[in-house]
Amino acid sequence: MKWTDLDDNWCPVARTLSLVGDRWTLLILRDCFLGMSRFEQFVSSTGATRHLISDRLKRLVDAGILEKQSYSERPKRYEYVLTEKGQEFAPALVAFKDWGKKHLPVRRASLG
Amino acid sequence: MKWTDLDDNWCPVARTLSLVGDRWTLLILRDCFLGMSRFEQFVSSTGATRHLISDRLKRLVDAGILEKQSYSERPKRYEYVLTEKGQEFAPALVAFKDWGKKHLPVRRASLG
DNA sequence: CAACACAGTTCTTATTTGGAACTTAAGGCA
DNA sequence: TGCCTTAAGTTCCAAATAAGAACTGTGTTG
Repeated sequence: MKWTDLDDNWCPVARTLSLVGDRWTLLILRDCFLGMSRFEQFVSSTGATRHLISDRLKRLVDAGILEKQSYSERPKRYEYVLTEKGQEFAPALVAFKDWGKKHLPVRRASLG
Repeated sequence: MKWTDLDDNWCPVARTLSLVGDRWTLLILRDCFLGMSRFEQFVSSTGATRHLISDRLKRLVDAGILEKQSYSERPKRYEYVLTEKGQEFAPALVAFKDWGKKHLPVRRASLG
């Protein structure tokens, strides 16, 4: 079974996962909440490939979670901003943040 | 970059995602919160392949989110139950559920 | 004109996943 | 005894997805 097949699952958690249930998508959303909005920012912040970022941004725009807004006419450039639907995803990321802070402390071995 | 490389990221959201940031892992956790605990249950409930379930359960046990408990000696059989660390993941799933309920209503076209 | 920035796209290779079949270890029963 | 069933995995190959690097288009800067 493919994960996109979950989009009409009876369970709202499954439906949500069919949309954002992948590492990079959620990382992009985190970046949006941190105030980022541009392609290059997502690339360097997440460490995902440009290909992936491109694909995930499209998905998020299609889903109405992000909105593509023009911020320059020449050359044509766009940025991605959270819609209200996207804003309302905040509690999930906060839950992830809290859980991570509590249960996955950073190993500082390499920071000497 | 591989997603498991996120495990020592500065961001707690990223660290959390390196562990559970994938569709099937979160679906398994949902099932655990719904009271499921056995391999075959996860297989039929999520629709993921046995291979995937096997892999994800191992990860979750390694991470201390699930605990493998013997429920039969002959034949040897195990079930997977949430640890306290796992229990504390509930708010994240609740956030997913709430968001899904509000923003991704089921299309009932096929239920007529 | 050459170099740079941004936002992608394209290409090839590597990794992950899907799907089905197989394994191991009993238990039921005819 | 032999055959079917259940449970929990493992193994195999083909298909899908991702990684990494290079390339494209469009315009600005020196």
